[in-house]
Amino acid sequence: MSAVNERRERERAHRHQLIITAARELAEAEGWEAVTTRRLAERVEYSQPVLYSHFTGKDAIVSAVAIDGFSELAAHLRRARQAAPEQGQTLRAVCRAYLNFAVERPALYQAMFVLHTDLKFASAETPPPLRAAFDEFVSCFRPDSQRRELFAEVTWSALHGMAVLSDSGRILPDGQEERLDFLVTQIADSGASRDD
Amino acid sequence: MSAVNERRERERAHRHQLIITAARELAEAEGWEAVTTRRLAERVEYSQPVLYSHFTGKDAIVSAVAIDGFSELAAHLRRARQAAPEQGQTLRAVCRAYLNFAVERPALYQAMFVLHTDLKFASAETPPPLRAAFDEFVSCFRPDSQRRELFAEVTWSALHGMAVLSDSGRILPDGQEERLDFLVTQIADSGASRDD
DNA sequence: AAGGATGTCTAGCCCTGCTAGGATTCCGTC
DNA sequence: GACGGAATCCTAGCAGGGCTAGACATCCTT
Repeated sequence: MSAVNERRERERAHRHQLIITAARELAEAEGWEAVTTRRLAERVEYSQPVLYSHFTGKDAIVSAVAIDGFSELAAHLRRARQAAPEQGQTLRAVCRAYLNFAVERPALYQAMFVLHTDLKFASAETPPPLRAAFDEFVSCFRPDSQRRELFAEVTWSALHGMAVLSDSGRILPDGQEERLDFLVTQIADSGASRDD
Repeated sequence: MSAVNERRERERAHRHQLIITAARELAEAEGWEAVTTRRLAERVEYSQPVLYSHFTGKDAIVSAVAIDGFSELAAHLRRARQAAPEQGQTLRAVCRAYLNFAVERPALYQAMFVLHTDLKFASAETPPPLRAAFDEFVSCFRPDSQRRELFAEVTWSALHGMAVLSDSGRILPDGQEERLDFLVTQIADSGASRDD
């Protein structure tokens, strides 16, 4: 491959990421319903069909944003877990970090967990960042427990329910801290690694 | 008001309900993305603008379907609660009934909890059926506990998370029974009225 | 029977995601 | 340096979405 082609490849990859970040910024600024292919094309200063030379469709763009989000979420949770104040508080710290993430980046969270994407989750084709984020929950529980994954799934489900019901106004956002406290207390009773 | 007007009023109310059930049936048969105003109008054998003489827009139609769903859910949960096999198993019975409802009527469930509607939830304008469904969860906990509502919110959130993550393929549907079992066990530890 | 109000439909607006085909630009070769 | 070919990009347009204005018809009232 010639040097010219390599440059083109670089530019193409750069534009690829440009589209993703533009979609994300637009969504975070005005919500996903404002993210249309026309507005997105205008934003990256190309015509519409260019988008389709990078992605198979709009869903694929949302999926790309979501994957970026999974990486950030995994890092966010890991940071919270490692900075947990005392032993036995890691589960609470990770859960709180999760809810914070959902509140502070609602559009990103929607791309990851609400909007329709063509991502494979619990399978072999699961994107690594997605698995990494989930594993942060898993590692909050005793390593010797064979039901760690189950615990993590339920914890994650509860947090997701709280996040999405709160975001859509179906429960009041005020009580989140209390709900979090109750959830963690109940879950931790049998399962959390409070003694590692 | 003349008898003629009364007849018209009746016919109008009948057509109103006809639209709602048509929307619901279409959604349950082919999913909400197949429910367009054109197809809906064709289904009720009227032209499009007729829909807008009954509802302010498509969102309002979805909301109407959702309200019907809340009534059914409330009745469904009540039935499960009253038919609970033994004392102390009511919470488990109600939770299982909730998940069953979500699995068996996925389109209805989406209208109630996922799609955008203009319904007010935790407020004074909350539709009574909605409040009734929520109260079924509340009444699973000790009447003397002042945190019953909190318990109910967290339980509901967890179930909703499980339902929606499972429906969208983000967790495997197989483990639902195990997750339910774990959730109920943890929640019941402090809060469920196992001795009433 | 004429007038008026009510109800309904046809036609169309502007939006969406997406694509075909022509025009342009740029690279490698002679 | 000029040309042929290929890669790239844009203009224009399609089908279908939610929604609405205005014409048409229908029916009750006077």
